[in-house]
Amino acid sequence: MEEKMYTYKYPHPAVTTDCVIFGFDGMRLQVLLVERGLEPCKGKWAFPGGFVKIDESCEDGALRELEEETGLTGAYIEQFHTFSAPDRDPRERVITVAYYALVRIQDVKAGDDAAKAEWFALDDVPQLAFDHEKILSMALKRLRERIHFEPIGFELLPEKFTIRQLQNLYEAILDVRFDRSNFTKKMLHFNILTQLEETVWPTPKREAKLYSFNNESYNELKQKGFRLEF
Amino acid sequence: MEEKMYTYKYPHPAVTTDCVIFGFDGMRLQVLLVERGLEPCKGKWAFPGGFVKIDESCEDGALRELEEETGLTGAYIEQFHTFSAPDRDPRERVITVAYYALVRIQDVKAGDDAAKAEWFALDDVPQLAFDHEKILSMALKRLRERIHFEPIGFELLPEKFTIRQLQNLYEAILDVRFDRSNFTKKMLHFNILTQLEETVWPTPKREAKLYSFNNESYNELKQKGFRLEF
DNA sequence: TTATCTTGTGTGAATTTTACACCACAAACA
DNA sequence: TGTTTGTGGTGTAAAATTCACACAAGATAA
Repeated sequence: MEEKMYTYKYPHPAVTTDCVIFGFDGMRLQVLLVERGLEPCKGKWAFPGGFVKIDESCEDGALRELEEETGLTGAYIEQFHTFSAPDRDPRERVITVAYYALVRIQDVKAGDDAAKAEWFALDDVPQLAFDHEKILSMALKRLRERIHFEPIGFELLPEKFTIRQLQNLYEAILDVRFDRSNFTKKMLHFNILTQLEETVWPTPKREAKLYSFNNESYNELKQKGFRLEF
Repeated sequence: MEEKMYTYKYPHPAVTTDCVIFGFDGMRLQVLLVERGLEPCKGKWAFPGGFVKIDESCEDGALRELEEETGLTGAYIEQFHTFSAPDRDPRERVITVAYYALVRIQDVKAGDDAAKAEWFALDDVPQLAFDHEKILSMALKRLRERIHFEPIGFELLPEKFTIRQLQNLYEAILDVRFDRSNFTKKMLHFNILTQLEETVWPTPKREAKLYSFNNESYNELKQKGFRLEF
């Protein structure tokens, strides 16, 4: 490591990004955590993250961290809050710009990274490092708000999915229960799903129709000033 | 100015806050801008803002800037986005955490600050400095989203207001038109307004009932898992 | 076969939204 | 003084949507 130093007239905080990576296993919403190998908070779990390079935007930094951790490029991420309590990191003043990512669990390559990474269902999240509990709860809050206006849920499902899976996802995110029939009608009414062929997916009691998200139809609707309102 | 310098092993960006201050004049949504007296972007208008001190949170910094500019303490502010393009400030790498504030125009003391400050209606906003156009459009987007879930509009109105003023405000923020009768019914149905006595307010054609926002009722409703859905 | 679980579809009642209509009142005007 | 005009308050009926079920069919397991 070179010994070059950077000097400023006024104190500057360090800036990091942290990325709450959401996945969906078919029934429950999950987050990807890494176990900290160094002090402080050694042994506790935390969201992947790291310092923002001086010539990259925070978004690029978050995407870089996401790729390092999951192998995914160009995933869906969204900035949701910046955490800046002066004492949130004991080492030095660190401000973190937090993003959440929506990924398909099955696309994430197993943790061949040095750091031990693991998926946790929301109910089973262990104690987290720093202020990451606060980060998680804010991420959830924002995800729940956002899903009312944009069809972000599809980022979490495989290309082809059944209406039931979609309903499970909405129920998991919003922590509510919908009537099966009414959910189907409402969803199909938006006309943003393309019906495909059929197959027996997760619990093969009876064949279920498969659908895919129709981005073109959605953009048309959005053009006309449309609101999802789920 | 002392000659003390601060050194770090890695380059650190500077961190500022910018505050989009919204007000409402009874008909149109306004923003408070200050004219830049120094290069870069000298002569252009910008949102009030400044560097975050090393021992204060960004929110505290934004509140401090807000008070310096308007004299208001403890106003309603909300963080909405952090802007971090590497070249957004030509001087050095500056990351800005942006807030919007909702204030009552009539409570803002005239610009006795050194900087020239002025209210602009949204349609009349001049060319802005740096990436502040982007900041404004993001602020608006977020304000419009937020107003569907929380009764933030009341922060912009005087203590006592008529239903019509409230409707004007919603129409100004969302840029839509509501039916007068239906708007009234819907609003009263939420039971978060307290009816007061009467008076002739802005255009005294006929006496209009005055209302105030009832925070207690609102908190009760929120407790029961209620959604505003406007 | 029968019981059970699941998907797909239908239906009617309850509720909400929407688009108007009507009247009252006060100021402006001829 | 009588008429017009703009605003506030209330009512109402049709349309649309939500909500709570019902029921049939396919598939599996005992």
